[in-house]
Amino acid sequence: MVKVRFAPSPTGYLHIGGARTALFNWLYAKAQGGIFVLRIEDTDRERSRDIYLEEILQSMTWLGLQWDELYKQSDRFDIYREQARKLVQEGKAYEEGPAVILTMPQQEIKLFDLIRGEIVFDAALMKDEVLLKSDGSPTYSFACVVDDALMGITHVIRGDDHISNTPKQLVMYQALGLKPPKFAHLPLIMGEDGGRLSKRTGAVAVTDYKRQGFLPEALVNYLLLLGWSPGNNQEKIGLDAAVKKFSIKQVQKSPAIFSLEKLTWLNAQYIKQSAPEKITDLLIPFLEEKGYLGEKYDRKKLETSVELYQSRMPTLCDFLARADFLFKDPVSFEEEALSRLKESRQDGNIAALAGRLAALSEFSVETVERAFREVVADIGIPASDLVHPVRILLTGKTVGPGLFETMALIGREKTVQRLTQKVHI
RNA sequence: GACCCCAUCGUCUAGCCUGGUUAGGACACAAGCUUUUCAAGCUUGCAGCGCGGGUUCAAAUCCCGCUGGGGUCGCCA
Repeated sequence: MVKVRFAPSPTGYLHIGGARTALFNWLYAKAQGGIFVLRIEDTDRERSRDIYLEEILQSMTWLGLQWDELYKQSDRFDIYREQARKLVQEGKAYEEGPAVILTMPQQEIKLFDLIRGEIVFDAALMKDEVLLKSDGSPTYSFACVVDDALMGITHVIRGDDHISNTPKQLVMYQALGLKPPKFAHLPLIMGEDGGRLSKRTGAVAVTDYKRQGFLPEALVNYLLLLGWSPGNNQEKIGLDAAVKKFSIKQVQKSPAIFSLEKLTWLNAQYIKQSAPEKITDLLIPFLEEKGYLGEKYDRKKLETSVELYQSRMPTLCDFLARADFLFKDPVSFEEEALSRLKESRQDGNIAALAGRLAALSEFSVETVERAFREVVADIGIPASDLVHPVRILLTGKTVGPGLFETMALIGREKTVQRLTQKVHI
């Protein structure tokens, strides 16, 4: 039975690289019908924080990566000490004060990596490895090996940056007389500048992407595309479909640069192709935080608004800025909109339109459009001459969805009110 | 610096294992169509096998070297 683990340390938020490692582990487990272990590596008691632990669990859940088993290394210190003591007794490690240090053998270490093939190291070049620190806590490497072995981990899938750790850990398995798991080292994700992914090059925490209005499906899909391809020129793929196609051997060997642009495009695809009800649900917390939703609001109307903007909101947050006029009164005008309005000189015609709209017995997309067309026909000007200034008056913007849909959404009262408002240019 | 990994359009990638493709797709960019604007959508275009040697009738694909990029070198994880 395949058993894999994702082993974050709660010394910071779950970041994008960690999320991808978790994702590939999860995928492999699901694809093989195995078990996905989440192991919290909190041996550094100084830097570990409960809030980070909570945040990591939340991010994993948000991404849809449910774990089957959960462990904390801080609960297992006795086990590491026991194993270290055994190695000292057998003469494979030595004590230096309270610390325990493993003797490196003079030999060649061969690692067979599932992604890269055989890699050979010379243990003679490696320094003796600390197993237990002076304070009695285990080092990362040692705790990791003991846990992987004792928990029955069959495959260690982790970042490339651990490749040089592997020979030392292989020596530990050898010393402990335990069978090492199979290893697969994933290429790292790089920032847009080609260097290490860092806060400077953009958001790194999964939570940041959530806050910025990305859908978990889009983020997971994008992460999947970094280093793996479903084939058949397919790009949009859900977790379930990916499980069916996933193979660790197909994973790319070279590092990939994280592209916010492509992630945003994928996010737009997911938003556009989702049901309006779903996007509305996701939007509600954002709208509430912004104070855009009152005590009671018209859910149906909100869904209609969302539907109108689904192809116009690459991220959920874009809705907040682009459709703010639906929630704010009076509207706030963009600078560009104001100067265009000034140039249009349609005040008289707009007043005529307002009067016409006010007299409408029914205020719907159809009746509004008919009235509007009649007004411009009477005056004898092209529709667009009036469309643009009207949109600006109603929304404060030069761009937006179809004008008649927008008017119907705003409603008769506010539409007329905004058309007759005094705008100081 | 030592050790290790990697190398297809600007970016993500298919193709590489099992040599023979007009080197395919996507993002971005450009143009056009559509249109009341902006998006979306559709069409088209631009753009790539890092370099040098081999092996072979034939190399993106196999081998070697170089160059370039990345990673590791903590009683951090």
